[in-house]
Amino acid sequence: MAASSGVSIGYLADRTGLAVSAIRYYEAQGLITPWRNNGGQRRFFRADIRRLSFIMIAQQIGFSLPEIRGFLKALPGGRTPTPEDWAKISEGFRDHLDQRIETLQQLRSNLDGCIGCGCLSLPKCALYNPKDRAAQNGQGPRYLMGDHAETENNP
Amino acid sequence: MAASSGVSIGYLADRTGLAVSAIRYYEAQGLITPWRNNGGQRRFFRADIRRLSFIMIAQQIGFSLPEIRGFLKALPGGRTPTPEDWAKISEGFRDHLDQRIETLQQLRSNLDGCIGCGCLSLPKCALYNPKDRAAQNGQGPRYLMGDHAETENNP
DNA sequence: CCTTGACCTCAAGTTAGGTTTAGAAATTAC
DNA sequence: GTAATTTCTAAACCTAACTTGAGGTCAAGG
Repeated sequence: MAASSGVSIGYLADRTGLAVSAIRYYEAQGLITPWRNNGGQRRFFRADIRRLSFIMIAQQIGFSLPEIRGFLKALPGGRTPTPEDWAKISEGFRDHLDQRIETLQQLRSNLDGCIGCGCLSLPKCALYNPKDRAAQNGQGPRYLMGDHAETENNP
Repeated sequence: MAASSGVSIGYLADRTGLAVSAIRYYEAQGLITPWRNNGGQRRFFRADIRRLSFIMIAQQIGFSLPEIRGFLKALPGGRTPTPEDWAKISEGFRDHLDQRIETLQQLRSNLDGCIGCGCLSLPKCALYNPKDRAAQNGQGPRYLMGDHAETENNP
């Protein structure tokens, strides 16, 4: 093999645990941009392991691929990202993470007020006005509404 | 309207913010079981607003509909759930929530170790062995692997 | 009675995030 | 040099969680 000519998609798949097909899909979504060797095969930077790991972590936390693409825009295009580059993008990332944790903590602290008391009257509830769009998967519910029914008698 | 004969699907939709079609879908998935009036239209308990709100909250946190169906099994079938009923099911729910918060907090505290340092070597990372299956949407990534490449020179 | 809006069923379409398949070309291993 | 892997593309398929549409019914007001 030619020295330092990049790594194959299979190598990245082995190192990250991702399926080869998933990595190709991420390329199609603009999350990673390999070049091609003479034979037309994809070649990646070895450092793209980090990039893929970042994608996997962000997904676990609940971010969509377009959102993650946004995070990764902050990385330099032409060269291997440095520790400083990663530190920079992890900052904005951390803010989102903080928000997400706070939302869940509020929900937990209000759990009795929301659910345990049986009223589920959600103006009290942390999720009444969910700001945390990262938590939404797909075409999920739009918003939550309270239950302050007029008479509230059993049917 | 006949007194105390239940509420319509449209009423529930208005009160919860869910689409009518979503409520019908939840019925198909066994999350809610209305009865029918003489004309064949669905009738719900007024208290089903709570049930639907619970579904929406649990979804926000990341539970799938089958999982939520499991939570709701703990509710009584024949009568309107009491505050105590809700308190009971919110307990198991809270455990899941606690776990989820802890996972995210560990990730945050390790964020510099995982991402900020640029090594992304995930044995240190809270998400290296993700136990939090509720966080996984769809056929997501299977596991995370570190980046301790042999030579680690730029390509 | 008539109209209007809410409701019904059932099938098909949608989006996200991928996987699978098929047939061909490139690379690696012996 | 040949065989065994990998990789390539493109299109089809998959699941979850819904939405949309067609064609028809029910209920309330005037």
